[in-house]
Amino acid sequence: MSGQKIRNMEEFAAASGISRPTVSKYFNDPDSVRDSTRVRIEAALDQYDYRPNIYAVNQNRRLTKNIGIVVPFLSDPFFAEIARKLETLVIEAGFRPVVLGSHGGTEQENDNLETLRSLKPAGVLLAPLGRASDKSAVETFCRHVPTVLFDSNIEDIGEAFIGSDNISFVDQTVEYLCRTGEPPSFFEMRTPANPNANKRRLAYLAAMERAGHAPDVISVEGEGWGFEEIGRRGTHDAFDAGSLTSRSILCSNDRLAIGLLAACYERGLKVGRAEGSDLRVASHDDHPFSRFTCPSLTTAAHDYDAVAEQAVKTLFELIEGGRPLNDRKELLYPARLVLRDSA
Amino acid sequence: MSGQKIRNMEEFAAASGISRPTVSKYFNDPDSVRDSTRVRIEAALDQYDYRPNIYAVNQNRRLTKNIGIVVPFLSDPFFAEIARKLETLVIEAGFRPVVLGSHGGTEQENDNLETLRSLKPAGVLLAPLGRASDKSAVETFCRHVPTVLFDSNIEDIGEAFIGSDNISFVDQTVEYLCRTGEPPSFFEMRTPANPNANKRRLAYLAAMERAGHAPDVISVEGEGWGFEEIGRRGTHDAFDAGSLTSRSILCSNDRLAIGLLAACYERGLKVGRAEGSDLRVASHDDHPFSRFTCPSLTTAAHDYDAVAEQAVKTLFELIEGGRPLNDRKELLYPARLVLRDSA
DNA sequence: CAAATTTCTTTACGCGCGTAAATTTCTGTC
DNA sequence: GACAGAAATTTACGCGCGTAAAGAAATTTG
Repeated sequence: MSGQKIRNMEEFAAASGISRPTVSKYFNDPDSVRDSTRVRIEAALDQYDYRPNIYAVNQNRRLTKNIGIVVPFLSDPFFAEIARKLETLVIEAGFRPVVLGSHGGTEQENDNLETLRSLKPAGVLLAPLGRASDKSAVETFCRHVPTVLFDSNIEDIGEAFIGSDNISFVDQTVEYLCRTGEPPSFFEMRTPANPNANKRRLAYLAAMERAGHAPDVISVEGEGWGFEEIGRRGTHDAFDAGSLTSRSILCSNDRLAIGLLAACYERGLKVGRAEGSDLRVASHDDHPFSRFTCPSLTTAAHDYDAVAEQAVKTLFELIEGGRPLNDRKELLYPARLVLRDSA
Repeated sequence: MSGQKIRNMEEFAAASGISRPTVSKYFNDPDSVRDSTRVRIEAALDQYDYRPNIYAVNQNRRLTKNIGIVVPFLSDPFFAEIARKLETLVIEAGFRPVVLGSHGGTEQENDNLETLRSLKPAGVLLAPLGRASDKSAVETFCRHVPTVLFDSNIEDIGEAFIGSDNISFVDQTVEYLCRTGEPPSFFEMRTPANPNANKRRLAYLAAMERAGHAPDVISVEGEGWGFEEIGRRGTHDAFDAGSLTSRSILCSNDRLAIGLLAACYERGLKVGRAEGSDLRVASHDDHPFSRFTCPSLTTAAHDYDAVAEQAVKTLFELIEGGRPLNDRKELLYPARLVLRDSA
């Protein structure tokens, strides 16, 4: 890093003794220039630390190197974690990730999509809000920008959906709970924000029927994304109302379970599979905090890595193909049962 | 939203019957044009939903409307939450936030700063990694971009620092614990990533001395940002080694405390202030999950809002002033003690 | 109503780079 | 050493917008 200030590619080209168009070629693909020229450019490059003005670059490209990553809630460690994985993969592919969180709000999700459109991204990885999504806004967006949905599906929107197989999640937890004790009740929000929740309830009902057990669904009230508090409050209410009598509970997701465990603790109930416990609790998602609950939470883990990798791979196929897929792809990955102390 | 496609400001100006330079003025400041013209432009605006190409706009502005927001770890709900608050404030001020997480890595932090420089932001709100920060890289960055540090301070770097007053945090928790029971031992990481941790230890020592109690610091091993596991592991180790005998524990931060509570639960120890408890635990930060631990965690809460608002306010003063502050500002906000069940 | 002032229009240039076309120079091969 | 093909250079234009200057039009002032 020395020498005088370089203001633009013109000056940098002059300083490195190469013509500007060739330097431009180099920045678009270092392998597209002769070895000897690449060496000269790179020598100049660390003498005068210059980098192309990204605004000028993107103005002249039809499609930029930006990849949008949108998740419903960045404060949820689950989404923060998958966003991080996607980010890493996108960078490895030589693109620039732009991570946006919708904070659980329809308006914010629409704003994010609009922001992305103005960034002219090469493609977008979108985990939609679900029920709260403005479907027509999302659909319009997807018609203009190659988009792969992940985590939560919206029928026929986007070029593909990559997610987890909710049936596999529930089948494994239900099978495990039935095999090792009392058949579970299902604990969920009555009006879940996320479409996966509905699939999980249906999968629970089906699994219980197959096993010849009577299902029991406990639906608690509550709106929004404060799942832990909804689960905690709902648990107390259900106990008070006498609707929670089962000694085996399967939660729709870990964040509800965290609230449920807190409520049980507050009521002096002992949760676990050990002798002398009052009830067992299992759940789904393998939330980053679920190993630190008291007791640690038995749950079904997403195949984070597979979902992230497949979503990115699908998107880049889409981008390179240059045209929509002939038929919308839906790929679901099975869960991995994680046995801990709660069940 | 109808009419034909508008490709650029030229076409939009023609469609609205206004000259392009005037339209340009409008977009830079709607109040800078006559009322009657503004009405005509806005009428055209929702007829042909056009918006200026942000790349072309930013190419010609010396400083863009971008504000960088960098936090050490986006997967930590604490940072996700404060980033969200900052984001909101920045949008309200008419700027575009660009949120980046450093994932706990020096290299990623440097990458983020470099990314930001290429975005030519009007200013940056930076919560540095702390001990792991590449100080000279951060300093160089701050010389080129108006930067306000928050959460964790690096001496003399950046135009200002807005954070929490660690002494106030520890003073309140120590005072409370001493007043209501046994004086606490202090539980921390031996090599904390964050400079606040050191300040808290010093504050603990000072507070104990003032109160005439013998301090007792339990430092656990562990590197990185997996604080919960470090706390859990460290707690077991400390019990096994017989170095944890106190019935009153003050954790450096909530994430460590979450791990400590998990370990206590695993050992069958009852934590709380209620009769018959084995020990009391308090902590600092009021992490979003700390009300759902078992038992819920007594802690000292950051004044999130004040820190966020002050950081943004300071940055905009800096930007509008157009020049560095004559003396570096350091503003610290006191904690608010949050009493829950753990102590 | 004329003068003063504000606002708008017209014209024109520049930002930094992508990219195409034509030409020149370089590379490797027989 | 001549030659084909690859790679680099020269030249030139365009992207969409900011912005400056000068004049025309609209508005406000007295």
